[in-house]
Amino acid sequence: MARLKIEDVAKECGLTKRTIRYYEELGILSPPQRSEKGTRLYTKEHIDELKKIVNAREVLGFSLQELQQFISIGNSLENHSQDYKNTTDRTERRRKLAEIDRILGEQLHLVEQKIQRIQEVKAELEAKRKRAREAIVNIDKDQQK
Amino acid sequence: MARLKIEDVAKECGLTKRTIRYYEELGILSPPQRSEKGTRLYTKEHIDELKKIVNAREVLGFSLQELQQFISIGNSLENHSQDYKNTTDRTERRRKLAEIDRILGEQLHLVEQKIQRIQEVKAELEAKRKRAREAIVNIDKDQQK
DNA sequence: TTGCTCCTCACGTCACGTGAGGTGGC
DNA sequence: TTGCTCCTCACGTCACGTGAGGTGGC
Repeated sequence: MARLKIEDVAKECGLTKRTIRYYEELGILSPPQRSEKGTRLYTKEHIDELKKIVNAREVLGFSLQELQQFISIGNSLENHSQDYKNTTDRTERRRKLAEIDRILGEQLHLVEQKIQRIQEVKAELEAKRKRAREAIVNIDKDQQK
Repeated sequence: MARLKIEDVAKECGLTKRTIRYYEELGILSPPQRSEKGTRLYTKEHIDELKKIVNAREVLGFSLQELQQFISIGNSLENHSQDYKNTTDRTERRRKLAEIDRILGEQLHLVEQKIQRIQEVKAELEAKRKRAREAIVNIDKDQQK
């Protein structure tokens, strides 16, 4: 398994090194292993994790606090086939899953609203471009006279 | 023309009063008229202006500095049929319009990328919900035995 | 050694949030 | 008067940016 340094991760994810350390400090990104001298050594999994974080933050506009919640929901789904399955009784598991389903529904609603709004912005930009291009055509026509 | 107070505008646009005053301070929102005692009196146009600002900020993720540029582009298009038409010569106007066209193209590209990414997030959320629902169904099946 | 990256403080900045303290109309 | 909103400072906060100052491998 290739051990990646913080600079590699920063480039891959389009973040600064400061931001990556900061996310670790806040507990949003899992802490990587360290070399003897303290250098952080990342894996591919860290990159995948970070890309999801960035996507959720930029696209959904979540604060970093909200992101922590968002991520822990994803994790509890991933882990549901492990010890979680044994330690929790059925009714408790069902209740938790129903809660997760509800939150996911909320988030999907939020995402759909975002898509709606971004389509509006796109339409406006296209209308502006159309006007700009028409204005250019008119100038060129005048020129020909 | 109805004169709106800052609280009305805040509710309509989903912003705080502080934010509205701050945008005015930065020159992003045109300053409204004032009553004798200094109270800000807004019009419907201010609300439209603010809604566009909020949409562009939240959807495009622009900084407030970038927003100022973004807005001035919109305005120079609106104004192109007024004194602008007389004071500037044809080649200069053509050059400006071509520049506006280029920037709009960039922004459209940015918006399309955003749409791409938000669709990815949506797909991931739907996949998670599917897994959560399957897990619930399985629990209910076990219960029946 | 020089050049490069790594680390941990720690102060600065941007976009507001949040009182403080005072005024004015119903 | 009481309750409400308005105003202007001005300090606080969140999410980093940006050096400072020191260490370590090629």
